[in-house]
Amino acid sequence: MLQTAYIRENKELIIERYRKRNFDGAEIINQILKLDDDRKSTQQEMDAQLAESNQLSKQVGELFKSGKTKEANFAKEDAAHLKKRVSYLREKQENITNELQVLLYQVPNIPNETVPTGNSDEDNELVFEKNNPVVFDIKALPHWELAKKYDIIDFELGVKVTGAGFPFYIGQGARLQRALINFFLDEAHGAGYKEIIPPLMVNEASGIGTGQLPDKEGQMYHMQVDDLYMIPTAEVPVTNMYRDVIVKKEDFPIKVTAYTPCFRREAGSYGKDVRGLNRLHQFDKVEIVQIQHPEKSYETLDVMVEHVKGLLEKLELPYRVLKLCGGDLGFTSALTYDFEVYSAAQVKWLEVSSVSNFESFQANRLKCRYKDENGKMQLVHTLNGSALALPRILAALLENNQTEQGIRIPKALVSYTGFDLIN
RNA sequence: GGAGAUGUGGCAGAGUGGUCGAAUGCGGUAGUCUUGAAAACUAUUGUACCGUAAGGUACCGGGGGUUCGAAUCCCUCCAUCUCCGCCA
Repeated sequence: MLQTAYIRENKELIIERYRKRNFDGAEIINQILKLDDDRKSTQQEMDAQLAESNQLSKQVGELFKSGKTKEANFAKEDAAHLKKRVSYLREKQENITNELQVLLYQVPNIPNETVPTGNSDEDNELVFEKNNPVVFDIKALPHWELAKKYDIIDFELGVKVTGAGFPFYIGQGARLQRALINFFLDEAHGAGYKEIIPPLMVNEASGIGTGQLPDKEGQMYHMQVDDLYMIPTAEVPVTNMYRDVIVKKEDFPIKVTAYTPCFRREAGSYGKDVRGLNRLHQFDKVEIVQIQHPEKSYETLDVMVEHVKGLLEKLELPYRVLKLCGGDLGFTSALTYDFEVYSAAQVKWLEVSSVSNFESFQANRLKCRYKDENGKMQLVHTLNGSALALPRILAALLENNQTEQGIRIPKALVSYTGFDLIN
């Protein structure tokens, strides 16, 4: 969420930058500014009436004390009259504030100036590519067939027990999954991230804090009995740790990591993109989150990108890094790098990580702030990234490393799995 | 799940209808003293909104109500503690 004061001061720049997203912001921005004007003038009027009413109430008390009952009763009547006006204004103010809130929720983050203009993923900018060509001496099988062949993932069983998108990992498949989680967590720990095990369900306030609510409500599983939401990513509970928190300057940067299962309804997706591990309702992910001083957040973004690169290098996977164009950029993000690994049998790139700088967009909703040199409260910058999401990594590992003997486990993982071949 | 108690500023802790944004203590900041430090003393020390400013308004767990006036009374929700029950 953008701050209205910032919108007021940077109106033209914001509208200009929104062009990168193909978003015409002029109208909504003007509406916001107008509503904010209304808000201010109503507030002023209400404050004045309240001041008068407070004054009167004080007098009533004094008059009663000094025994001037008659005058006191007159004053009481005046006050009661004022009260009606105040309650009208209060209601008006509430409506304006709500309307303003709704509009502010609809306004996306401002893309960083380096974000390429564009409509779709075709306009994303390739910033890095590492190709270690995959050579097969056998016919390449997609991972869902490999999963069956080696009995390491059972999709049908998941359908029976829960539904589509909830696979069972079995035997070496389960152990490989656990190995990846431990590997990612150890790498994050080595990079200075504090490890967290957060709740897997969050309340409404947390959903709003990171921007899933109110808009993307349909993407989360909602436990209506207790009004709790299953987390779609660890970002939600972990970032919300810092909701309503004043960060001390010397605590920058705050670095936390968490492994969690993630739950997504993925309403509306179907077809071949959801085959096998490509898109699940429940999947595992290790997330890294940083809270940083605004001046250093882009530096930090680069460091996080390097961290994720390092993971993919160690896993020996062909991968590429894309800078997302405005049209592909998430609602809350100012700049995002996507990581994709090449999946040899599907012959396509699969997104496995997304590393973003949200600048103060999330912090504004979260009210996560620090005191600057002048003692003024300022919003922090938040960043996060997947490091990494497991299913597509697993898919690529299976497809790229298949041999006649079985599936080769990358060296970096062997100490975690305890085996170097799935067969 | 049942019964009871509690929820006040960074912390501790007063305040049970008016002059209370809130005593007091601790902590924080600045200063005096000191070669320096400690101690002592003095001042200052919440957040948000409006306003060039002076100043005004709101906030005493959240929400609602009573009243001219609520930290204080009522309703409701949430959290914590104690006891009982249940349980990995």
